Amino acid sequence: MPELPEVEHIVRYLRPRLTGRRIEAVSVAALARPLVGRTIRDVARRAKLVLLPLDRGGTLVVHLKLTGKLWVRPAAEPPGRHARLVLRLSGEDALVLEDARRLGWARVHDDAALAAALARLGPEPLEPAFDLAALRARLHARRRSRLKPLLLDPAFVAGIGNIYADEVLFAARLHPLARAGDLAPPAARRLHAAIKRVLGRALAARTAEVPDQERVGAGGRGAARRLDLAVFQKDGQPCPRCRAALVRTVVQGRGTYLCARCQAE
DNA sequence: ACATGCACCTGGGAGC
DNA sequence: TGCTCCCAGGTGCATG
Repeated sequence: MPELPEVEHIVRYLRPRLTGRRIEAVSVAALARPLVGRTIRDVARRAKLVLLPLDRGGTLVVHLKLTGKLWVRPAAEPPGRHARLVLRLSGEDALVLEDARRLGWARVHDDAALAAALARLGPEPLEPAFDLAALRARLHARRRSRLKPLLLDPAFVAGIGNIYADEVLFAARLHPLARAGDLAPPAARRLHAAIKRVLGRALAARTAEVPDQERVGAGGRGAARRLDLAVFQKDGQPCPRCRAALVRTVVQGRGTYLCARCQAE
């Protein structure tokens, strides 16, 4: 499920529910020792990572990968079929990590390990520091790369995944296989504006949702039914811009959706 | 540098 | 209903 807008939404949902809570018990033995008795100081996000800094140092880091979900549920409620980690909290609640595909993870990092992990990540695309000049500098450094693999590279820019990479490229009218170094200034400007606009609008759309609604749309071809997407998993449907049929192709092994007319190579 | 393929895992939907 | 096949919103690594 989650790319930057979804993870940010989860973080905003969790923050008031977890801040100041003490961890009373942990379902996974390896995490019990560093977590039990600690208090969650805050809930933050970097790239697609959920960060729960703890009192007395250290941070619980969660990556939801493809299918992970984080919920605060009543501690008395039996955990769902895919629950992988349950933190029982002060106040009769539990933080539950569900992950059908088991690719997600939760680890406790000390401050040095956390800093090292975060240092490998590219810039936050919605931060003001990620301006046109910053993008152009990064495009130049990776000028032989194709655009979609670049957008998917966590070291190039943080938080963009397969859905929003396609949505960004459609909005910018750029072909997924175009070379970064071949972008004329107007194309680079379109790419920059599209990153900001697509992610910003997606975040606003998530914010308007009740968190439980995410359960309904998660998994499978669920994304295809999402009304806020222009091209992703909409092959065969008319392009919202020119009405030509959208097509599916494969780039870097990932399903890739585009309008071959609007996004000419 | 960059592309490609695979690895990690499991499940859901489509088609028969 | 039940099978098989295909696909899956992430990332790191190994190889050419």
